[in-house]
Amino acid sequence: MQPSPSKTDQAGLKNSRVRQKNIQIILQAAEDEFVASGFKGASIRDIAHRAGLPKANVHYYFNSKVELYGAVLNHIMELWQSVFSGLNPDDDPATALRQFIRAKMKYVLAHSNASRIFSSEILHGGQHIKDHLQPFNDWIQEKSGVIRGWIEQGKMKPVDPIHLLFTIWATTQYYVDYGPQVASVLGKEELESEDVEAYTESICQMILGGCGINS
Amino acid sequence: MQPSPSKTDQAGLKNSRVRQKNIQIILQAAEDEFVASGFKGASIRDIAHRAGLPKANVHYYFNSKVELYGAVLNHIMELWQSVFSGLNPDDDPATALRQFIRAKMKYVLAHSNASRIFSSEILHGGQHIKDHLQPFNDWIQEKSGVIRGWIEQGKMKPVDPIHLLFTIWATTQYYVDYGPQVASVLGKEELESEDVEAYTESICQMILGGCGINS
DNA sequence: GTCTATACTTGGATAGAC
DNA sequence: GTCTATCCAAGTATAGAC
Repeated sequence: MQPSPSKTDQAGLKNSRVRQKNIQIILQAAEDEFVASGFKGASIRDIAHRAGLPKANVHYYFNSKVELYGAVLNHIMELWQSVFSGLNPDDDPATALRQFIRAKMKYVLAHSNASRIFSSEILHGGQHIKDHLQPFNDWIQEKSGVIRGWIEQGKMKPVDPIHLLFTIWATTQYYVDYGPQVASVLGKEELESEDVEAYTESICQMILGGCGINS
Repeated sequence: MQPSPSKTDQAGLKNSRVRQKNIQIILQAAEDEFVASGFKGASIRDIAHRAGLPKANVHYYFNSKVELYGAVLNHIMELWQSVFSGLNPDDDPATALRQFIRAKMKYVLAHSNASRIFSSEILHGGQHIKDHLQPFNDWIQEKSGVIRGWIEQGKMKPVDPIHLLFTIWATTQYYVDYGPQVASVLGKEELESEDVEAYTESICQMILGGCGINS
């Protein structure tokens, strides 16, 4: 239920701007809180605190915790969809896969909170996201077809296309989701851009090697 | 703080048996609850309900939620440590890596709850587990040395050993943690043993291929 | 050792003043 | 559109009867 527009155009515009700004602040705060505590563990109180707003203000923009979580997940799913257009039939497999791995890696690093919330949601049963997963499944089916085509044309070794996509997804996701552990193993406080570069290159080497298309 | 033993040997033994049994039941219920809701989202009330015990009974055995969670994490870490003795200097890399991937896969499937709680804990910052990660880091360092040795002996292509171990860890973990999504993509309700076998074989093929030691 | 009753805190959500 | 005050449910933890 949205609040009714203000009475004057001027006020309407101003309120609209305030509204957009507040919604963005709340969504950002909610992301941080959901990352830290998971859906059930997150509290509106802490989200409001992170946003620097009173609790009731959060409820004013989002009627319930589920609705707010849904908005965060929606935002995340939109981000995913906007990213992956790579892997097309006429591409060279080695180039296309390498570019795709780099794009996915760049994406999860740029949106690490989104990436973690997505993982957490799936990990805890995916009840709030299962209705949004269809575009994903469609995307995987489509790209599997492309990879299958490459294999039939003898451009790469026969590898199960879906498992290949899972492997790329898993290895890139892992770097962000398990970031603290990875850093701990490398003996660092935080991961740096050289680490990212080295890891990305290793993944490319292994996956392309596994497909028999190592440059 | 443990309750004092009972006054008689007979009662002591009986209570001890009851005690062990109840602790096991509670730990099992706690695992299920932590998987479903994460640490902060889990409630003692629901854990007690899953265990078929009154709330206060859980508090009798575990003074606080943090202590109970710690016990669950301890149990999980002990399980990890007991598993991975593979990857030794004199092994054939292809055989050893293949066996290791299979062992890890078998392990996460047999202990999927443990696997998910571990992932969830790392994902949400790892505050409760960071003191337990040292044996892990040591293990990775040790096995990295073994892999480095294989590379120096020309037994496999030069691949960053730590990244190789991460890749194996990530791909096997993924299959369990993202189980529902994987199943959804494959158009199934639940994953079956053939799916596991096929996925494991694909991972082996890709990773061994990436190391230039495909059989 | 077990469990009911309860103290105290936090969380989600709303009413209503401004 | 904003925010204080408040309701009520759920949460952790404990006291104390049995």
